Amino acid sequence: MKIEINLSDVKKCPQTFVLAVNDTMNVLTGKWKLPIIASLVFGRKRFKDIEREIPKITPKMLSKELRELELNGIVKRNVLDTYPVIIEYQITESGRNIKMVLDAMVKWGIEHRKKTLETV
Amino acid sequence: MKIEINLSDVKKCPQTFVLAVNDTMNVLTGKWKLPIIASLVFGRKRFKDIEREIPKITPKMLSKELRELELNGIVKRNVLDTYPVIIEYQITESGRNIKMVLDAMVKWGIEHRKKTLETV
DNA sequence: CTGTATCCTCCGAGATACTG
DNA sequence: CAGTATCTCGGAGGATACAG
Repeated sequence: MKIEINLSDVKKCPQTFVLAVNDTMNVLTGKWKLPIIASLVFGRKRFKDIEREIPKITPKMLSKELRELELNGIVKRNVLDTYPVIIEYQITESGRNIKMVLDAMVKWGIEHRKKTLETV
Repeated sequence: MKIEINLSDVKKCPQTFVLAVNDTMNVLTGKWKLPIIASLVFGRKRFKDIEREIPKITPKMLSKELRELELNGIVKRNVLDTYPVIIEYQITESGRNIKMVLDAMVKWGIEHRKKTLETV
Protein backbone atom coordinates (compact mmCIF):
# COMPACT_ATOMS: atom_id res chain seq x y z
CA MET A 1 0.00 0.00 0.00
CA LYS A 2 1.46 3.28 -1.08
CA ILE A 3 0.26 6.69 -0.19
CA GLU A 4 1.27 9.54 -2.42
CA ILE A 5 1.71 12.86 -0.71
CA ASN A 6 3.06 15.75 -2.70
CA LEU A 7 5.01 18.25 -0.62
CA SER A 8 3.54 21.10 -2.62
CA ASP A 9 0.12 20.10 -1.33
CA VAL A 10 1.19 20.82 2.21
CA LYS A 11 0.53 24.52 1.91
CA LYS A 12 -3.05 23.74 1.02
CA CYS A 13 -3.41 21.43 3.97
CA PRO A 14 -2.15 23.00 7.18
CA GLN A 15 -3.39 20.04 9.22
CA THR A 16 -0.94 17.75 7.48
CA PHE A 17 1.76 20.29 8.20
CA VAL A 18 1.00 20.52 11.90
CA LEU A 19 0.63 16.77 12.19
CA ALA A 20 3.98 16.15 10.57
CA VAL A 21 5.76 18.71 12.73
CA ASN A 22 4.22 17.17 15.83
CA ASP A 23 5.32 13.71 14.76
CA THR A 24 8.85 14.96 14.38
CA MET A 25 8.84 16.83 17.66
CA ASN A 26 7.62 13.71 19.43
CA VAL A 27 10.73 11.92 18.29
CA LEU A 28 13.14 14.69 19.23
CA THR A 29 11.89 16.10 22.52
CA GLY A 30 12.83 14.81 25.91
CA LYS A 31 16.20 14.52 27.48
CA TRP A 32 17.32 11.16 26.15
CA LYS A 33 15.81 10.41 22.73
CA LEU A 34 18.49 12.15 20.71
CA PRO A 35 21.40 10.57 22.60
CA ILE A 36 19.78 7.16 22.16
CA ILE A 37 19.30 7.69 18.44
CA ALA A 38 22.87 8.95 18.13
CA SER A 39 24.10 5.86 19.95
CA LEU A 40 22.21 3.48 17.66
CA VAL A 41 23.31 5.23 14.46
CA PHE A 42 26.68 3.58 14.98
CA GLY A 43 25.28 0.07 15.00
CA ARG A 44 23.01 -2.36 16.80
CA LYS A 45 23.38 -2.32 20.53
CA ARG A 46 22.17 -4.17 23.57
CA PHE A 47 20.39 -2.52 26.48
CA LYS A 48 23.44 -2.53 28.71
CA ASP A 49 25.65 -1.18 25.91
CA ILE A 50 23.42 1.83 25.40
CA GLU A 51 23.18 2.37 29.13
CA ARG A 52 26.95 2.39 29.36
CA GLU A 53 27.34 4.75 26.42
CA ILE A 54 24.97 7.41 27.68
CA PRO A 55 26.25 9.00 30.86
CA LYS A 56 23.77 9.31 33.74
CA ILE A 57 20.82 7.64 32.06
CA THR A 58 18.92 5.32 34.38
CA PRO A 59 17.53 1.95 33.27
CA LYS A 60 14.04 3.24 33.92
CA MET A 61 14.48 6.14 31.51
CA LEU A 62 16.29 4.05 28.91
CA SER A 63 13.55 1.44 29.02
CA LYS A 64 10.79 4.01 28.74
CA GLU A 65 12.41 5.92 25.88
CA LEU A 66 13.26 2.77 23.94
CA ARG A 67 9.63 1.69 24.24
CA GLU A 68 8.42 5.04 22.92
CA LEU A 69 10.95 5.07 20.09
CA GLU A 70 9.88 1.55 19.12
CA LEU A 71 6.21 2.58 19.15
CA ASN A 72 7.08 5.50 16.91
CA GLY A 73 8.96 3.28 14.46
CA ILE A 74 12.37 4.78 15.15
CA VAL A 75 14.05 1.73 16.61
CA LYS A 76 13.44 -1.96 16.26
CA ARG A 77 13.76 -4.43 19.11
CA ASN A 78 15.16 -7.81 18.17
CA VAL A 79 15.03 -10.84 20.43
CA LEU A 80 17.79 -13.24 19.49
CA ASP A 81 17.12 -16.93 19.98
CA THR A 82 20.04 -17.63 22.26
CA TYR A 83 20.44 -18.73 25.80
CA PRO A 84 20.29 -16.56 27.67
CA VAL A 85 18.20 -14.40 25.36
CA ILE A 86 19.94 -11.42 23.81
CA ILE A 87 18.00 -8.27 23.03
CA GLU A 88 19.35 -6.02 20.31
CA TYR A 89 18.13 -2.57 19.42
CA GLN A 90 18.52 -1.30 15.91
CA ILE A 91 17.66 1.98 14.28
CA THR A 92 15.12 1.94 11.45
CA GLU A 93 15.45 3.68 8.12
CA SER A 94 13.12 6.40 9.37
CA GLY A 95 15.30 6.79 12.41
CA ARG A 96 18.35 7.15 10.23
CA ASN A 97 16.61 9.68 8.00
CA ILE A 98 15.96 12.00 10.87
CA LYS A 99 19.51 13.11 10.31
CA MET A 100 18.04 15.38 7.62
CA VAL A 101 16.14 17.26 10.30
CA LEU A 102 19.20 17.45 12.52
CA ASP A 103 21.24 18.81 9.62
CA ALA A 104 18.69 21.58 9.15
CA MET A 105 18.83 22.31 12.86
CA VAL A 106 22.62 22.48 12.86
CA LYS A 107 22.59 24.79 9.88
CA TRP A 108 20.02 27.13 11.38
CA GLY A 109 21.69 27.07 14.78
CA ILE A 110 25.03 28.08 13.34
CA GLU A 111 23.58 30.79 11.10
CA HIS A 112 21.54 32.11 13.99
CA ARG A 113 24.59 32.33 16.23
CA LYS A 114 26.45 34.22 13.51
CA LYS A 115 23.60 36.69 13.14
CA THR A 116 23.15 37.38 16.83
CA LEU A 117 26.90 37.80 17.35
CA GLU A 118 27.13 40.27 14.47
CA THR A 119 24.59 42.58 16.01
CA VAL A 120 26.14 42.60 19.49
CA MET B 1 32.44 41.29 12.82
CA LYS B 2 31.94 38.14 10.81
CA ILE B 3 32.54 34.62 11.89
CA GLU B 4 33.15 32.05 9.23
CA ILE B 5 31.92 28.61 10.02
CA ASN B 6 32.10 25.97 7.36
CA LEU B 7 29.40 23.33 7.64
CA SER B 8 31.87 20.65 6.59
CA ASP B 9 33.85 21.43 9.73
CA VAL B 10 30.95 20.36 11.87
CA LYS B 11 31.80 16.71 11.63
CA LYS B 12 35.20 17.46 13.09
CA CYS B 13 33.67 19.45 15.92
CA PRO B 14 30.82 17.59 17.56
CA GLN B 15 30.51 20.27 20.23
CA THR B 16 29.46 22.81 17.64
CA PHE B 17 26.94 20.29 16.36
CA VAL B 18 25.41 19.64 19.74
CA LEU B 19 25.38 23.34 20.61
CA ALA B 20 23.59 24.24 17.39
CA VAL B 21 20.98 21.52 17.83
CA ASN B 22 20.37 22.67 21.38
CA ASP B 23 19.97 26.27 20.26
CA THR B 24 17.38 25.17 17.76
CA MET B 25 15.54 22.96 20.22
CA ASN B 26 15.40 25.85 22.68
CA VAL B 27 13.46 27.84 20.15
CA LEU B 28 11.07 25.04 19.21
CA THR B 29 10.24 23.25 22.45
CA GLY B 30 7.45 24.19 24.78
CA LYS B 31 3.78 24.36 24.13
CA TRP B 32 3.49 27.89 22.73
CA LYS B 33 6.67 28.96 20.90
CA LEU B 34 5.74 27.50 17.54
CA PRO B 35 2.21 28.92 17.52
CA ILE B 36 3.61 32.34 18.42
CA ILE B 37 6.20 32.19 15.66
CA ALA B 38 3.55 31.04 13.22
CA SER B 39 1.33 33.93 14.24
CA LEU B 40 4.07 36.51 13.72
CA VAL B 41 5.14 35.13 10.36
CA PHE B 42 2.03 36.75 8.94
CA GLY B 43 2.96 40.24 10.12
CA ARG B 44 3.63 42.40 13.13
CA LYS B 45 1.16 41.96 15.93
CA ARG B 46 0.29 43.44 19.26
CA PHE B 47 0.10 41.45 22.47
CA LYS B 48 -3.69 41.24 22.45
CA ASP B 49 -3.76 40.25 18.79
CA ILE B 50 -1.49 37.29 19.40
CA GLU B 51 -3.45 36.34 22.49
CA ARG B 52 -6.66 36.33 20.47
CA GLU B 53 -5.13 34.31 17.65
CA ILE B 54 -3.79 31.52 19.81
CA PRO B 55 -6.61 29.63 21.49
CA LYS B 56 -6.26 28.96 25.22
CA ILE B 57 -2.97 30.75 25.76
CA THR B 58 -2.91 32.79 28.97
CA PRO B 59 -1.28 36.24 29.22
CA LYS B 60 1.25 34.84 31.66
CA MET B 61 2.41 32.22 29.18
CA LEU B 62 2.36 34.61 26.23
CA SER B 63 4.39 37.14 28.16
CA LYS B 64 6.92 34.57 29.28
CA GLU B 65 7.37 33.02 25.86
CA LEU B 66 7.67 36.37 24.10
CA ARG B 67 10.38 37.37 26.55
CA GLU B 68 12.28 34.17 25.88
CA LEU B 69 11.88 34.49 22.13
CA GLU B 70 13.15 38.05 22.32
CA LEU B 71 16.15 36.99 24.38
CA ASN B 72 16.91 34.33 21.78
CA GLY B 73 16.71 36.82 18.94
CA ILE B 74 13.61 35.32 17.35
CA VAL B 75 11.23 38.22 17.84
CA LYS B 76 11.74 41.94 18.27
CA ARG B 77 9.66 44.07 20.60
CA ASN B 78 8.90 47.58 19.36
CA VAL B 79 7.52 50.32 21.56
CA LEU B 80 5.69 52.86 19.43
CA ASP B 81 5.72 56.43 20.61
CA THR B 82 1.97 56.89 20.77
CA TYR B 83 -0.49 57.59 23.51
CA PRO B 84 -1.34 55.22 24.88
CA VAL B 85 1.86 53.34 24.04
CA ILE B 86 1.53 50.58 21.47
CA ILE B 87 3.74 47.51 21.66
CA GLU B 88 4.36 45.62 18.46
CA TYR B 89 6.04 42.28 18.11
CA GLN B 90 7.83 41.41 14.95
CA ILE B 91 9.68 38.30 13.82
CA THR B 92 13.40 38.60 13.05
CA GLU B 93 15.17 37.24 10.02
CA SER B 94 16.47 34.36 12.11
CA GLY B 95 12.94 33.70 13.25
CA ARG B 96 11.76 33.65 9.67
CA ASN B 97 14.60 31.35 8.64
CA ILE B 98 13.55 28.71 11.11
CA LYS B 99 11.04 27.77 8.45
CA MET B 100 13.87 25.78 6.90
CA VAL B 101 13.94 23.56 9.97
CA LEU B 102 10.17 23.24 9.95
CA ASP B 103 10.27 22.27 6.27
CA ALA B 104 12.71 19.49 7.09
CA MET B 105 10.44 18.37 9.91
CA VAL B 106 7.38 18.35 7.66
CA LYS B 107 9.23 16.39 5.03
CA TRP B 108 10.51 13.81 7.49
CA GLY B 109 7.15 13.58 9.27
CA ILE B 110 5.31 12.85 6.03
CA GLU B 111 7.87 10.35 4.79
CA HIS B 112 7.87 8.67 8.16
CA ARG B 113 4.09 8.34 8.15
CA LYS B 114 4.24 6.83 4.66
CA LYS B 115 6.84 4.29 5.78
CA THR B 116 5.05 3.19 8.92
CA LEU B 117 1.73 2.86 7.10
CA GLU B 118 3.30 0.73 4.39
CA THR B 119 4.54 -1.84 6.85
CA VAL B 120 1.26 -2.15 8.77
C1' DC C 1 -3.94 47.47 26.44
C1' DT C 2 0.18 45.13 28.30
C1' DG C 3 1.30 42.74 31.15
C1' DT C 4 2.36 40.73 36.90
C1' DA C 5 1.37 38.07 40.97
C1' DT C 6 -0.23 33.91 43.34
C1' DC C 7 -1.58 29.66 43.92
C1' DC C 8 -2.12 25.07 42.15
C1' DT C 9 -1.67 20.72 39.37
C1' DC C 10 0.52 17.42 36.78
C1' DC C 11 4.19 15.10 34.65
C1' DG C 12 9.15 14.43 33.29
C1' DA C 13 12.88 12.76 35.38
C1' DG C 14 16.12 11.29 39.29
C1' DA C 15 17.28 7.93 43.26
C1' DT C 16 17.12 3.64 44.79
C1' DA C 17 15.87 -0.92 45.23
C1' DC C 18 14.19 -5.07 43.35
C1' DT C 19 12.76 -9.23 39.74
C1' DG C 20 13.21 -13.08 36.43
C1' DC D 1 21.46 -9.24 31.37
C1' DA D 2 17.11 -6.68 30.68
C1' DG D 3 14.45 -4.53 32.67
C1' DT D 4 10.27 -3.07 36.71
C1' DA D 5 8.57 -0.81 41.12
C1' DT D 6 8.30 3.08 44.42
C1' DC D 7 9.20 7.33 46.12
C1' DT D 8 10.33 11.98 45.46
C1' DC D 9 11.07 16.63 43.63
C1' DG D 10 11.25 20.55 40.41
C1' DG D 11 9.56 22.97 36.87
C1' DA D 12 6.20 23.68 32.94
C1' DG D 13 2.01 25.23 32.47
C1' DG D 14 -3.07 26.40 34.07
C1' DA D 15 -6.66 29.44 36.81
C1' DT D 16 -7.62 33.51 38.57
C1' DA D 17 -7.03 38.02 40.12
C1' DC D 18 -4.84 42.29 39.90
C1' DA D 19 -1.71 46.64 38.33
C1' DG D 20 -0.17 50.60 35.60
